[in-house]
Amino acid sequence: MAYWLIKSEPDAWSWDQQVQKGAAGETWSGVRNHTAKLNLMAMKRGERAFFYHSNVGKAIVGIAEIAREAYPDPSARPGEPWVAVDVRALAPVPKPVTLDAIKAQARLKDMALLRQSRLSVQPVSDAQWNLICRIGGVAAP
DNA sequence: GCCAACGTTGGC
DNA sequence: GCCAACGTTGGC
Repeated sequence: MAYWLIKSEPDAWSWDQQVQKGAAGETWSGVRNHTAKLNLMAMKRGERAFFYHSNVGKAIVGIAEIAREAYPDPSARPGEPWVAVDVRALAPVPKPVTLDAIKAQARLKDMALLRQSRLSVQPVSDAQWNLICRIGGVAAP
């Protein structure tokens, strides 16, 4: 089981809005970067992703689940290669893990969030996932 | 194929 | 609002 991190500017699409969508989930579309696209394509149904608020808040605020694997992005123009997945909110992170808190952890210094700050869909290792869950007060599954 | 110009993302 | 990182575009 792989873990992921997906970014959204809360002004555009927030965790609260995601929660409103409930179990039905919502299309995660609009990704226009090839590295991010490859990550979307590697996602499997049932895998988990941190929901990160970029720009405003700058924190991991929730845990989402991949509800549907990659399919052609409905917001792409015909012939473009972009893909979307469906994502649904699973649980909030009781104590949101801020970017500062992540930077403060030596064990998290290799996270893509820090190394490739512009990548909007990125993998998270098991160790990184577990540590962030612990910092965020997420109960063990 | 190289590289300068430009646009976008996202932290500060 | 600025700027660094980085991807894309277009002239050559």
